[in-house]
Amino acid sequence: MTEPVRTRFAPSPTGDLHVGNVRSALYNWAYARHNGGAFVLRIEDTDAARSTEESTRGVVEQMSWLGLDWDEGPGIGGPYAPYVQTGRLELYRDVVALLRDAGYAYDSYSTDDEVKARRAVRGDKTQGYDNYDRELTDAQVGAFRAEGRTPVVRFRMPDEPIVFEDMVRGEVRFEPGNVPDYVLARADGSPLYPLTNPVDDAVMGITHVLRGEDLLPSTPRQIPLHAALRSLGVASGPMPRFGHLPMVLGEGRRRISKRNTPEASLLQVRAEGFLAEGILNYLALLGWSPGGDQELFTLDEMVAAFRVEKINRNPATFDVKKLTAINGVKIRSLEPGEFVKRLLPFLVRRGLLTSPVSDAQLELVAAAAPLVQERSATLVEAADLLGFLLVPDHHFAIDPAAGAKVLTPATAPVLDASLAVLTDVASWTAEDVQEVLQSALVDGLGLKPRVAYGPVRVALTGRTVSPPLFESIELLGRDRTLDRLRAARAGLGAAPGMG
RNA sequence: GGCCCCGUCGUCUAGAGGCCCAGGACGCCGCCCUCUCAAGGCGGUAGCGCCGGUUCGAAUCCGGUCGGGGCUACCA
Repeated sequence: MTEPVRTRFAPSPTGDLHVGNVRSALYNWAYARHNGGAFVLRIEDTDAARSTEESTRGVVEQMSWLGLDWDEGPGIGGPYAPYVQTGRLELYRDVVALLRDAGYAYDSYSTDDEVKARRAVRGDKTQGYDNYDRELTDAQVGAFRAEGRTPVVRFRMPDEPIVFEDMVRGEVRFEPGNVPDYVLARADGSPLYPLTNPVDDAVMGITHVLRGEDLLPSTPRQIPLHAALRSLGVASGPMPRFGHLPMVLGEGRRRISKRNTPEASLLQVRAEGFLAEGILNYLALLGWSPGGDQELFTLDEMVAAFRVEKINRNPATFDVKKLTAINGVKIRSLEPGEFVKRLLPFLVRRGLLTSPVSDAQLELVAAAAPLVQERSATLVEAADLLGFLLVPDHHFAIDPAAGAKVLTPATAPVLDASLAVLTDVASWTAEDVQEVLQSALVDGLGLKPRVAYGPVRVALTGRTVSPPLFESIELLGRDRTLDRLRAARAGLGAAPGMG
């Protein structure tokens, strides 16, 4: 009962992680942390065709970025190293030999077509392997070999029901005959997932496995395999407990794909400026809840509250809108300095800052950051809002739609009046700027505030939406402010765009 | 087709027989605040798939039905 908990996240390094993977990682990580256990990261790269060393590094990088730290695995090693399956090939080969010698597994020569043909003859519509090669005679084997066939190795499924207590679903039962003998190793001897995954779980002493529901049907294959491994002395610990997480669905309740749910890619949401805190908090909610009405929490709070019994059984749809809302909360709760730190790469990426950021630039960003932090749901949004302030002057341009809508010839008096008072304003502070503009435009010209400030905003920021105007003017500085007002004034009547 | 899983607002969920003619959040719609946009405040919209049964009483238990999803590879 008090065995130390050991969980793992075992992705295959194909492409990048998607939200379903990340949630599995998060739950396993949280379960281990909640119980003071160990979290293992293992790379399942036995499919050489789809795995690259680069994507393995990618998995490691993304896990680090998320802040889901592992106690054993790539980069830090551990008592069961290596934690990359291509480094464990001899183990799998030995295990296959052991299984075969003990009669738990056997050579199988049937081709797909032969299986289908047999089923057709029987009028059997069932799909999948038919266990034909279980009791081949020496003569048959000899004949196959004479043909040059090389066999795959299949596990012999026991002839009894397989029943297990799923941590999230309760008792799940598979009757004998519904799970065909499956392939452990290819004809060329290379091991397959149905072998490597349970073997490593057994050898590494994994106690709890939380994984997607898509793997539920593979569980009845793992259980007898684990028992066989134990009888052979390969595994010593108890059978892992399994918990199958509800699927994470994409747009329209369909399986997630790059096409229907591009935001399901971790790389993608990162590029869009979502924070690890936001992604993790949102994903935690997809299939789990602490109970009650709480939805926002830190990682530590989640760990403290995480209990498997609270995991849901029904599939969940990934919703970017809610992710965005939660991310906004996380952005606002960042320390100002931290916010700037996370924002910087996004500003550099869009050419608003030069790569080694100068002190002056840093100071400007730091001064402007609070203005955008409270009105951005993503870092990309924040970077957008800061564009007018950081863009090199010769690249500043007014959005054509905004110009056409707001900078009409009728607004010439507004720009003229603004130029006049801003040229003379004594101290260049948001307060004084507001005071002179208000008296000139609102009091002087008798305009409603929104009508008065609209043209000024577009002239200075190029857009109808911007950080607060007076603070923006202060940060822009007198010279740039006056230049942009003059340019906008000069452009009235003609095409409003510039340089 | 076979096997397995699932079914509360559009979405994520709370709910473990009376506290629920169902609560929260996101979204959406109004209003307030307001130099734009956000944030914030207030209000609104919308749901227990269906049919039986058990029970004094069911979103909660049972059966069926319909619907959705997963697996059915010498991928993982």
